[in-house]
Amino acid sequence: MATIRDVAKLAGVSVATVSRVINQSGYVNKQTEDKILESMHQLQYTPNTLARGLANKKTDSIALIIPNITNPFFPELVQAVEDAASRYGYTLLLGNSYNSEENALQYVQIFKNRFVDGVLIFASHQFDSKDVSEIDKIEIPTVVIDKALDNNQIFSAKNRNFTGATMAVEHLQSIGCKHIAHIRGPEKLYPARERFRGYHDTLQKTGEFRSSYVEQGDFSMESGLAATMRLLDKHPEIDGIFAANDLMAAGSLKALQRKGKKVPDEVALIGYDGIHLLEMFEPEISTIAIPIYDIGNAAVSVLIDQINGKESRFGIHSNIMDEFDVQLIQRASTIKTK
Amino acid sequence: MATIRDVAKLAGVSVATVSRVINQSGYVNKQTEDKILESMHQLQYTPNTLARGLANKKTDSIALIIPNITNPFFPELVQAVEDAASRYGYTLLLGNSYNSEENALQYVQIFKNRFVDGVLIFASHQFDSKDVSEIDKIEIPTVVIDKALDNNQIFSAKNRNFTGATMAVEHLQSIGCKHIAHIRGPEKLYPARERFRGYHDTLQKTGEFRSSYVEQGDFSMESGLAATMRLLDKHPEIDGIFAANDLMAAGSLKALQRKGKKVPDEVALIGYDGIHLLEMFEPEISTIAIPIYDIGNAAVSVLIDQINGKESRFGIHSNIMDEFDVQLIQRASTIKTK
DNA sequence: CTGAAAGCGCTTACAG
DNA sequence: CTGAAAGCGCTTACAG
Repeated sequence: MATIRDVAKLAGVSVATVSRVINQSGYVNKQTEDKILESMHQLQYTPNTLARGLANKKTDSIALIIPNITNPFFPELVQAVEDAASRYGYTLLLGNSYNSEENALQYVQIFKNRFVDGVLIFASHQFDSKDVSEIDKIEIPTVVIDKALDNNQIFSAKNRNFTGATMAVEHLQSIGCKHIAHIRGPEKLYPARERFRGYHDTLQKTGEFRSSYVEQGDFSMESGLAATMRLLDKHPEIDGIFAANDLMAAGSLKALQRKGKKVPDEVALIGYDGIHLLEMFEPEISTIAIPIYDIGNAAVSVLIDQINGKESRFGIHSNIMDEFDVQLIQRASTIKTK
Repeated sequence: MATIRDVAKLAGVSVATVSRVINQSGYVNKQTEDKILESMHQLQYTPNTLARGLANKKTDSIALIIPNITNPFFPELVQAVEDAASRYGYTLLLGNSYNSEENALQYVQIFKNRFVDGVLIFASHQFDSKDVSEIDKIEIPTVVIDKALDNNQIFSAKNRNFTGATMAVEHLQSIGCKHIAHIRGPEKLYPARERFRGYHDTLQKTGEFRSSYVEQGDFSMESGLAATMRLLDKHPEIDGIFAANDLMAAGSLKALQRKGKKVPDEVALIGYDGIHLLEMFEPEISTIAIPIYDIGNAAVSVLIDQINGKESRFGIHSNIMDEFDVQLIQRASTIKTK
């Protein structure tokens, strides 16, 4: 592997000059530059980013820590973040925390220690303000994309949970559903609470809210299936289900089909998140789509501002991100055929 | 951020000694060690891996390059590789090549240049021997996990495609299917060819092979759906479908349901790969499971041997990996109810 | 058992 | 416009 010294020797200049052409910094004679470029090419030289990082304190790489790569939401987020990062000239490194805040914190340390200029964390449930201060201590530019916590201190992808839930319920009403059930997420999660509130308030207005139409899930497919089974047993009259996320909606569909309910004519179904998975089913399932792409992009952009010192150098950026509209995506599961 | 120098000063020793306790190398007096440990703790010192890598030429990290994070097969592979890597004390970094061999090669270069000790590449379709020699030139320990290419030079996860396909067809026969169709993958892909061959040879034996029972797909869900539509139009008598991968099986189920075919009683269905996605459907879809976990583990272990110089220092390890048995996973899509 | 010193491959004031 | 030299934070022979 050729080093900057080899290039300098071949070109008959000093390493400083070579460094200048690599970084396009300072002045360098055109002929000298050509000679250096030629030598670099000849030696197939590529700078060692490790050494560069040491000298520079900068590696042009950022890390994204996700809670669970096998949850289909995250690959889609990864894609968005990766696109944005590469547009800014950053390489994206990934870490998978398996839903453990301890692992996530460890990854922040690892990445910080190793090479990255900043880190993006998608908060898993357990993130709380203690963790936030832990991260603060690590002193690396960090942006937490947060679905899980109601904390204004954090750059928060609130994605208008309340509004979206309202849209979902009103959509079910608009296609004629009279008995709308809800499979909610865990009490401790902010989006779950907000989505429930959207459901509750909308039905309350018309006096149709019934607490036994609400079943508890944990955002997993299995819980959506089980919740739907319970709902159907208790309330065979149910003709619409709003699941608080897409994975539970998938489970719900499975339960409905297993029970022989026709979707959407007997029971209409809608999820929340907008992952592509829902297009795989027959019928395809409607959803309230979070603008994952925009969120990923905004998170990267905020992080990079922080890295470049446009914001406080270290710690967690505190910016509310409630600016992205969710969108109703109507598919066959809410298009009545009769 | 504290450096080794700060620790040395606080403990009243030289940096060399501190380095020794960090690396547990050479002898150091117990008292001295305690004093140093104490100082490290007090300063919250963690070694800078960048500097360490520079001095060491080693960072205890490896990279995995996957073709497409949004294909559910890969998150499962990532999980397996990550587990194995962490068991060996390595951190895993991920890169996503979007099915482009150019991107993959670039990632190898980036990772090499930046920090990793070795790289694992899951070959996307386009990998050929030219790419292999490109990688060879980069001179970094590399293991290619290869589904796509019939090349003995490469550590190849052949996963017994032929055997698995035979198992799938025989399974369909054993539950009474008489008209078994196949949705095959692209001609240029080795596993697609092998799976087709397994299908072909098995039916040929009993004289049941009919070429019009074979439809072409490209391993995507959409293609599985379209292929099934064509099959059903041409041959309403079909009562069993073997899809060459799970994604196409998912698409096939969607088509069958759309056409009102009862699965499995009218048409039984089986996929190939063993990703968890297939459990989400109603009915759950049977499959031939590749031992993703074992493959990930073996790939990591081979790579680490290579890093440690137990194998040729650089380039691509040439080891055939055809040692892992595939496994039939029978689910509702092949359990006749009457 | 411990320290001084060179070196890993780069960058960046500072002189010239 | 260019080079010598110090420095980034570590490791590792080499002496002692």
